[in-house]
Amino acid sequence: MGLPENSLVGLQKMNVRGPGAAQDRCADCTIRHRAVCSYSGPDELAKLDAVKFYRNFAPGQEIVAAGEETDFLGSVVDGVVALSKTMPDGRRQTVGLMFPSDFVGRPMRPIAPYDAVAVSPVRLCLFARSRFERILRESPTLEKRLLEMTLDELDAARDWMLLLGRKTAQEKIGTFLVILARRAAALSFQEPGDGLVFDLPLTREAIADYLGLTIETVSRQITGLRKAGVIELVDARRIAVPNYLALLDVAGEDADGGLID
Amino acid sequence: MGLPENSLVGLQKMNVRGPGAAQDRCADCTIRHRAVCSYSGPDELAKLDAVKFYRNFAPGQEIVAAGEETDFLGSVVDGVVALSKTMPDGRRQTVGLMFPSDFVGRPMRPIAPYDAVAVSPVRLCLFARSRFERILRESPTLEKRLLEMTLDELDAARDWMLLLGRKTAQEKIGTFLVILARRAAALSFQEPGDGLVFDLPLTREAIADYLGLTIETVSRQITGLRKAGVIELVDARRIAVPNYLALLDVAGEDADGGLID
DNA sequence: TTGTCGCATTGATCTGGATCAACGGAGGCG
DNA sequence: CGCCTCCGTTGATCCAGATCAATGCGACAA
Repeated sequence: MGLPENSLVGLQKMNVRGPGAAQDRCADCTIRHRAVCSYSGPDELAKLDAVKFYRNFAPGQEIVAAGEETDFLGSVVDGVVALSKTMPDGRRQTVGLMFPSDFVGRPMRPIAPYDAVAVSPVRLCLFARSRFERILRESPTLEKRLLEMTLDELDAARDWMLLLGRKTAQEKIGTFLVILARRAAALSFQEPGDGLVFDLPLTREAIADYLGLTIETVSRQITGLRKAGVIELVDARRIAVPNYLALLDVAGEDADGGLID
Repeated sequence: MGLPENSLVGLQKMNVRGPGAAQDRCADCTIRHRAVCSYSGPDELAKLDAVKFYRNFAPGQEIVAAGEETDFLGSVVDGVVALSKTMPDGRRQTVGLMFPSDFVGRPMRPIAPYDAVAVSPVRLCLFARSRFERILRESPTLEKRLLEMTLDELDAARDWMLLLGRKTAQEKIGTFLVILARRAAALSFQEPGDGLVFDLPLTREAIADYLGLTIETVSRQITGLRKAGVIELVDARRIAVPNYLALLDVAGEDADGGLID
């Protein structure tokens, strides 16, 4: 089975390019210093470079389905991937959002435990499972980095458990926006603060699935924060933060946790 | 700081024994084949054996507090440890239950991200952080096993996110009981089925914290399942399962996820 | 232009689980 | 013994967020 080569969901435009597109050399890679390969020296990187390949996915496109055997794993280079679990009656919970440099796929277990869906145009840097696992077996550096990333993911998942189990709808939205604000600030090498503007890479439905809410509640809470002056809506998918401290306050917690860092 | 030697919580009786008690040799250890050391050969095991030590905790006793620096990490030998996060206003979410053979403590990060509390009499097999991390650096087998265990924990955490975000109170209780039933069955080397009896190692409050509910709701739902004939209460802390399929059904999902395996 | 489709907002109503409150039983201890 | 404390159960009420329903609003195709 592996990755669906042409299983487009809905009617989205195809933007899948074959391997051999743009930045093909690991040395030039935008996620080189944060991805699973970030500890790898020249030799190991050469090995990875030789067997890696890229694949692109359109928004809404399924990358893998839960229960399916996956022959590939690798890093998010661009875009956002949502990992979700679905119950037989259709209730869905997103259990992780994967951003550039995050690792997608479960080493040592070929059956995917959850769906992976591109929520924005996504580019993945992939390895055949068997090859990756062989390199992993021989490479302590790669394994060390993977362990580190997995531990960080576990911490993030547990932070999210607190959010899902105990936070109010308003706190959920607040926490989510703080995480996006931090990420946006980090990408432009600054501290998060007033005046920050960032994109909402998800639909209201995807946000609801991530926060354990309904679309209506998401919409109402965002409107509520706007009316309270905590955020401004440039448009439905773009948020400005005139008062970052107020937003932090809405998120609850003091230090506050959230995606890796 | 490290582990609190004598910070008893409440008025529980002390049952802490010093190092050097009962089964001290790794070769005789009850969790030898499932713990973090299960892949270790004789040499490595000897190294671990030389530096390990045991510590016991009474029910309710705090093992580490969130935000505290921990100088020790290791395996649960006996009993159950709850990992929890608490918000400033007191809302609490348990993010993991650690059973015998589970690994407690975060390698490569000395500050504990959550509280660890003994919920039943607990015995830990511990290593000084610095020593453990040095052995880890030199030992691919140990690291490999730790990666495997961490990936399993991550899967379990994500299953729990679905429970917290989307399941009803009844489904939450059902899922929790199924997990305990499976664990009890596995310990007696049989398939879970009708007639199974097992202990509830947690108070109603600890269950509520784990499931994202209140004590009252936990109590009502358990009563509900009893009245529906799905379970029987031998006493408040002991459950019999006359109809395992009905219990599975209450848990929702088909395959159903739950603690490691 | 008009129709349609997907996404988002807003309103009205309902309800599962929280909250507030009382009570019962099992130890432990003076 | 009687008292107290911890734990669990049960009842009455409340409310945050789900559900049901309608409307708005681009983007895109015919």
